[in-house]
Amino acid sequence: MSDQQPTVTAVDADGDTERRILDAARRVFVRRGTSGARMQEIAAEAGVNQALLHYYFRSKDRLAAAVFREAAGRLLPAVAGLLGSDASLEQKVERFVHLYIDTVRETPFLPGYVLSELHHYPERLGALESSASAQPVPLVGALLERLRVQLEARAADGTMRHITPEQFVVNLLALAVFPFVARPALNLAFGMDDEAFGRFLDERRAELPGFILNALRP
Amino acid sequence: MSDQQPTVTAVDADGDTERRILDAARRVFVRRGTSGARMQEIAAEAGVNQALLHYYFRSKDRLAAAVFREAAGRLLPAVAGLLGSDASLEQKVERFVHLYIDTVRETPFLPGYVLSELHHYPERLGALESSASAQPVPLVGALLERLRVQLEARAADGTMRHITPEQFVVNLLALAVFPFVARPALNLAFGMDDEAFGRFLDERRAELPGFILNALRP
DNA sequence: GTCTATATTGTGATAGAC
DNA sequence: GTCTATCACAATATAGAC
Repeated sequence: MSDQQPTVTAVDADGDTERRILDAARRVFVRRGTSGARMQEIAAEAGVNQALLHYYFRSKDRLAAAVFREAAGRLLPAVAGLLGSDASLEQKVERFVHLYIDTVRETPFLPGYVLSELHHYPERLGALESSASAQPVPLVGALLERLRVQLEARAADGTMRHITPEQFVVNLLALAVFPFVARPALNLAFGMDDEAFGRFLDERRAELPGFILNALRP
Repeated sequence: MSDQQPTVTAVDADGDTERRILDAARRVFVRRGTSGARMQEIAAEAGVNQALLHYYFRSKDRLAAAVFREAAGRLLPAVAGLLGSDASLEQKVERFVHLYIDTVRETPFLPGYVLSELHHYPERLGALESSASAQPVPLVGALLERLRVQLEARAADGTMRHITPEQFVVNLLALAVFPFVARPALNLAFGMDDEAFGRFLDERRAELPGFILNALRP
């Protein structure tokens, strides 16, 4: 709720204190988890004091909601737009993998944060419906129907194995998202440092579309 | 650290207060996240008072470590044992999918908890090495080598497309685990209630092995 | 808008009786 | 082993000066 839009009256060091707080909050929430995050740490990371956080966002919970809204808004609309487009399934698969890996690479822990947040505070999803950038929930129904038509046409003419749009979407998301969500576990289990993980992602970006399309062959 | 093994001196209502505390703690930690969990809520859920939690586990952090050790110990060894066996790749894929979905179904939020915990407290992974049930980390190297041999043989004789064991394992895990990790998001996005999610899993259990093996065809 | 106190509650942990 | 009572401090939130 940016019903808190502060009326400018005085300084505001570089003109966007609110932005700096939001960015700092996102980093801290992602690092510590929402309930593990401390207002003091966020304030320090934003270079301001704790009182200012309340001035702009009223409470920790509202700050968390604002951060979540922005983070989810970064991830979901692009994906929904792509899958709902009228590109061919082959194009969708390849573009999806590339878009997702390229986007998330810059903020690797965002998907884990969003999923974790949805687990612990599912009511936050409500905030997304009124988001300006996109209305994921209402759109999902239409998206699935478009995909269903595409998938069934390809199953009917024998050029693809039958699969429901729900399973298709989950497979796509799973293969693209999971490495990021499980990154700490993979780093440790496979003994990868950050550079090795980067190479792993390069390889994955190149191989995954072929893997998925191969899986869909009849 | 069960160096706290209490010497029996008095009651212990039904002989396993420690067990009840651990179970309650797991439920609460999974529900609220580790730092969101409150000792008071765990005590109430275990039907004891807060002081007893400290009597058995000394501190919240040690309790959290104990819960994590047990939870991770439930998930990892079975998987590692299966993938490291000398079954054929076809058998591994099918058994893995069935084992994983059947096991996790009973405690659907455990994987998300374990992954989240590894993200926020990666040092906890150290606790697993000394676990009696299995030594996942040291074993992973050997496991990957066995898989590599199998996969390369199948690539060499042209019966499977080439893939590294790391990508193979991540694909398997991703497709099996992700629906559970993302369950709240999927429930909301797809408008599924618990029953619909159950049917989704049934379908997935049946279709996924074929999907994966198809993807591996040359 | 931004700061320095400070109020107020929450929360992990301990003391000590039984 | 289990409880009640309480300590000590951490953490969110507010008041009020500038």
